[in-house]
Amino acid sequence: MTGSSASAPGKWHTPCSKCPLQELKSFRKFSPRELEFVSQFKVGELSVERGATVLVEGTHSPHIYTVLIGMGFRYKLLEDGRRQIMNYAFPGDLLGLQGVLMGELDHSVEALTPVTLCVFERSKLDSLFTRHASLAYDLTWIAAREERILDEHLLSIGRRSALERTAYLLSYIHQRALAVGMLHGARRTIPLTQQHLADTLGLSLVHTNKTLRKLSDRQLIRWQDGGCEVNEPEGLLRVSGWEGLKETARPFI
Amino acid sequence: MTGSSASAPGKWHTPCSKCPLQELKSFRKFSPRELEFVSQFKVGELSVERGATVLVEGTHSPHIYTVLIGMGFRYKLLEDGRRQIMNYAFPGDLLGLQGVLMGELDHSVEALTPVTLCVFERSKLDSLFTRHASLAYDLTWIAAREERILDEHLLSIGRRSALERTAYLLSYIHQRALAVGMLHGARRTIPLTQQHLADTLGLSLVHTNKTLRKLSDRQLIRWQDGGCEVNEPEGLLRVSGWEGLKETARPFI
DNA sequence: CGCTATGTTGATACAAGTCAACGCTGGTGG
DNA sequence: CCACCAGCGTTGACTTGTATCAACATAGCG
Repeated sequence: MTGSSASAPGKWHTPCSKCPLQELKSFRKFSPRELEFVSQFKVGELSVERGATVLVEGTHSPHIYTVLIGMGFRYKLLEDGRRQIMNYAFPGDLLGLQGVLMGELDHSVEALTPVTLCVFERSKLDSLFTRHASLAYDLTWIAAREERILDEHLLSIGRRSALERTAYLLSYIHQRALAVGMLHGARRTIPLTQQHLADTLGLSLVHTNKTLRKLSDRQLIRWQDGGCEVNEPEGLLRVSGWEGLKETARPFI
Repeated sequence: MTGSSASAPGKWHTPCSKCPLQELKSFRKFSPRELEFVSQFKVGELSVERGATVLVEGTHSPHIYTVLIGMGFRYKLLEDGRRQIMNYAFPGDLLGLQGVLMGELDHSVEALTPVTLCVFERSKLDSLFTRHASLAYDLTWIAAREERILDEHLLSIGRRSALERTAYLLSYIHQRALAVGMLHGARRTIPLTQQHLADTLGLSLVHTNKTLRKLSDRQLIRWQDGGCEVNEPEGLLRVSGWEGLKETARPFI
């Protein structure tokens, strides 16, 4: 019991009461009571470099994380090294819930930028469910949202052509990045490798490159500074045949 | 408030106190208090024919369902009719949670056999979260489990070859059917069309047929009575390169 | 300086899609 | 009763999308 959230000067920097995510209109606001709980639910921060592996498939973690700053991705490997990226994690996204609920983690997570995570204590999850029904509801909501996103990815990989699929994925990432204000200021490019896209799309690296070229030729995107910049979001969306994210203010923890 | 669960003679047949799923060792048992809540959470039963559409993408349903008897599948459509099947629903599986939490349903559900569903009232979900933390936990667990399954499907469609993929899918369905006792007695075949498999695997119908033939030639499966029978589960699993389901007793609602 | 990681492009091979035809079954209506 | 039709499975021939291989360009880095 380290007391109230406002005045913990210790090792980490962002008390929940000053959580920058609360300022974004993508997220709903905490009630004072929720804020109080979350403040003591958070037991630390974890900062890692670009390229660092944050969570490892097969391990048994005592923590759950929320992305505070930066961007990463979730993936699984086959024995011979083939990799499938399942989804990307942006600020406000929860990581490791599966591992905590079901024992063993079934995927790994890697950072695409320097990433800062809020660390939550597994052992306090009980009291979240027992005493904070609204947050328990949010947790379920968050899980259902991930499910919805995976449904759309599955549709994409299973039934869309390489061009549609690529346009979909870039639209998706772009919209998500926009929603959390990651494309303001100078940094307008999404820090991805073509290998990342290939491993998300279920395509080979070479074919991904050629597909991106088609999108570049149509002026829909540009590839620069080791990343992708979206020129015409609407055009890209049209190519993909996707409806786009339709989220209002969403909860997070 | 229609009183205790034991004596409602009305229109439906299975009081929760006699829920047949409770007998299966795949599922965990309810506590008396949980049972009491679930009994009044359940407001009816819905029975549909094979081929009936149970839930429709884009609609706004006031109910959640649990499969009591039978088998179905979840799918999405593209505008031009391409279909992607996301997952199959077996007894004990929850349907429609997404729609209830997030407003609009993003997929449809169709019955593969005659199906009976328990119908739960959306409006009572609040009191589940408020007063039955253990069930709220289960709900989150169930959502996380679906997520895990979708991760594996995504890996499969994205990175496994047609043969591996098909072997994986049949193994998956077979294991799930076994776990809920659907392959006892005479009915040893899974009631699927090759079109269903194709739409799950992201393959064309013809190519699915040819891939199934390879598996038949190796004596791993047999196609008969409009469905698939698995001859050698271990062999099939070996072809797929999948580890198999590792579930102990799981919760359901 | 020579690494390594990344992106690019062309040539070729192969997996999967498409088209077409046919067989079997069960149902339905004349 | 038979004729017809629709749904499902099967197979072969051909086409196309995507993978693989190989070579090269560039940039960052120790």
